Amino acid sequence: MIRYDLKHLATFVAVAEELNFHRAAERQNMAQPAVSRIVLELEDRLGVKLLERTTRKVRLTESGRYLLVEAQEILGRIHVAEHTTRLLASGTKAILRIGYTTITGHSLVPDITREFRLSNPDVRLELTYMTSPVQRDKILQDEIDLGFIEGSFQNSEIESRPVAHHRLTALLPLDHPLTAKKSLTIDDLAREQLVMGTRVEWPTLRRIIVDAFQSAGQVMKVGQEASSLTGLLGLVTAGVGITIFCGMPRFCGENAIAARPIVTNPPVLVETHLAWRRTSINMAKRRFIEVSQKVGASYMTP
Amino acid sequence: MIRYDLKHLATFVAVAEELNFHRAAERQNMAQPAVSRIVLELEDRLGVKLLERTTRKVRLTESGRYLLVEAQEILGRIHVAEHTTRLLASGTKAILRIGYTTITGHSLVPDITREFRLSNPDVRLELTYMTSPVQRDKILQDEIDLGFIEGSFQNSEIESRPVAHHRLTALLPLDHPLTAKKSLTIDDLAREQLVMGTRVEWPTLRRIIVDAFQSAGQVMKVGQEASSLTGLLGLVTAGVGITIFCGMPRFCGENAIAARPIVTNPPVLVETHLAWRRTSINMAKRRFIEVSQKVGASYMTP
DNA sequence: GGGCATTAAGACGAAATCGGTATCAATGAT
DNA sequence: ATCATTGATACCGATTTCGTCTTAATGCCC
Repeated sequence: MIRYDLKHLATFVAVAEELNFHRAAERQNMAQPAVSRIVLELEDRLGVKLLERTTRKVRLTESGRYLLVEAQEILGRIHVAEHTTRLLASGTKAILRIGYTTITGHSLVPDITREFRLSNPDVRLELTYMTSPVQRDKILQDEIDLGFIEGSFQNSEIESRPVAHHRLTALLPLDHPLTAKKSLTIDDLAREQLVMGTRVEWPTLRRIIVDAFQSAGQVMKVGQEASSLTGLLGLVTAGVGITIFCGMPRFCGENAIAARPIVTNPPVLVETHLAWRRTSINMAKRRFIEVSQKVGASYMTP
Repeated sequence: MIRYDLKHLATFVAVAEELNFHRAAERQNMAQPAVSRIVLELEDRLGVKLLERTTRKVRLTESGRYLLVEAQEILGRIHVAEHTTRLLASGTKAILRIGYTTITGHSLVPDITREFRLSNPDVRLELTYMTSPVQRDKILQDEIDLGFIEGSFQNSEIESRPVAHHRLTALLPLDHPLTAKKSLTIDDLAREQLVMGTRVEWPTLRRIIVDAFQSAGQVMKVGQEASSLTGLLGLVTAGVGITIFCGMPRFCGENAIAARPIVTNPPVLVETHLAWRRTSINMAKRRFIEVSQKVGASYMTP
C-alpha cells in the first residue's frame, strides 16, 4: 500500500529546494549517494520523473514542482499534528465532546459554553445534538465525554450531577383564550388540542408529560406532532394548538407566542443532569463540570 | 528530524479504526507483534500515549482520537498528491505558469485565457504579473512556462512568436480641448503636460514613447508619474494630464476618459510576443500557443 | 469459581534494508 | 585541453525490520 515514506518526501523537498544533491545531503545529514538513491527510489515508486538532472544542473519537472509544494504542505501538516498531539497529551489543549438535547440546547448549554470559553480558550468544544438515551450509550462507548441529559444516569462507570431543572410551561398562540390566565393546570390543557414533540426526539419529556396527565387523571389530546423545536413553535404560531415545553425558548420571541407556567401538585420538574465516565476524567472536564454547575445554579428555581 | 514514517501513521490508523491489533495486522498484511511494535514505537517517539489497551480492549486516548483524524487526512492527502503527480506526468492534467504585463493584461490575456479554458479544462493556468525584462529572466530560469512580453526575445534557448500589436493611444480627460480632434500627433502631445507610467513598471512602453518623441524632434513633458494603470487612469480622470497607452483599457469606461489614436510616420507599433523555452515544450504549452495566436490575430490590425 | 479463549506484548533469529566510502562518468569553467 | 564539480553506481558492514514462538493478562462461559 505505502510504497515510500516520509524520508523520501523530506529528502525530495530538500533536493528540490536546494536544486543540488550535495547541499541537500548536508541539510539532511546524509551522504550524497544516499540522497541520490532516495530520490531515484521515489521516482521509481511513483513512476514519475521529478527532477531533470545533468551532471551540472538540477531542474524540477512540472510534476516535481507540483509535488514539491504538496510535500512541503504535507510535512508541515504532520509537524503541526505532532505538536498538537503533544499539547493535547500535556493538557495544554483539550477537546471535549459534549452531547446536548433540545431542552438544554436553547439556553442552558449556550450559557455554559459561553462562560466556559471565556476562561478556557484552549479547550475546543464539540457539541453534538442527541437525545438523552443516545447520550447514555455514547458516554458508555466513550464517543462523547460529557452529556447533558434529561433525568439521572445510575451506573457504576458513570457519574452524573444535576445542573438545572425546568418546570413545565405551556406555549400558546397570543390570541388563545387561555392566555388570559397567569398559570395553567393540567385540567385546562386536557380540554385543548395539543401540539407535541415526537416520542423519538423527546423521549424523556414526553414520558414526564404523559405521567403528569395520568397523575391528574387526564389524557392528553395530541392533534399534531413535530420533530424539531422550530417545527413545534411554527405550529403554535400558526394557531394549530398549544405545546408543552420547559421554560421559554429564548429565540422564539414573545411577539408570537405566550408562555404560561403549568401548576401541578406535587410540582413536576424536568431535571437536567450532566453525566460522564468516572474514568478518564481530566482537568478540562473537571473545569467544564464546575462551570456547568455554577451557571446551572441560576436555573435551579427552588 | 523525522522520527517516524508513514508506516507508523498508517498502522496506527488501522489499529485506531479497528480497535483491535489482530484485525489491524491483517489489514496491513503484517503479523500482530509487528503492529504492536510499530504503535509502541510511534507512542515512544511522540512521547504520547495514543491508545489505552488492556489485554481485552483497546480505546483511543484524547490525543489518539485527534491524531487519528489528522493521520487519516494526511494519508488521504498524500494519496491525492501521488495521483495528481502521475496525472501531471502523463499529460492528463497540466499547470502552465504564465507571465503578463499591464498592456497585455487588460484585454489580450483575458481573451486568450477565456478561450483556452473552454477547450482545456484540465490545464490550470497560473497567471503572474511582471514586466517584460523580469519575464525574460524568469523564462530563462524556468520559473514561468510562457511569457507575454513587449518586444521580441532572441536567444538560442528561447522561442518567441508575435501574437498581437497595439498602436499608441492618447487617453485624455473628456473635457480636454484635444478631444475635438479625431487623431493626435506627437507635436500635439509635446505641447501638453503628460501623465506617464514609471520606467520601472513600463520599461518597454516608456522606451518606445521616448523614441517616438525623439523621431519627431520633440521632448515630452512629464508632469506626473504613476506605477499602476489604475493610478494613471485616476490622474487622467482628475484632469491632471494626458497619458499615452496602447489601445483602450476595457474597464475604464468611455464615460470619463476619451481615447484618440496617435498618428506617426512611420507608424509606431508596440509588439507583444509570446515567449517560452525551446526545451520542455509539452502538449498543454503547444495548445496554449496555438490559442494565443488565434485570439491574438484579431489584435493584429494591418 | 475455574478453565478457556482471546488479547497485546516480549524474545530471538533470519532477512532485508539502509547508509557510508570509494569510485565513476559527464560537463562546464578556465 | 585540463580540472573541478556534479550526480550516479558498486560494494560492504551495521542496523533495522519482521515473522515465529511464547508469555502474561483478562473477560467470558459453564
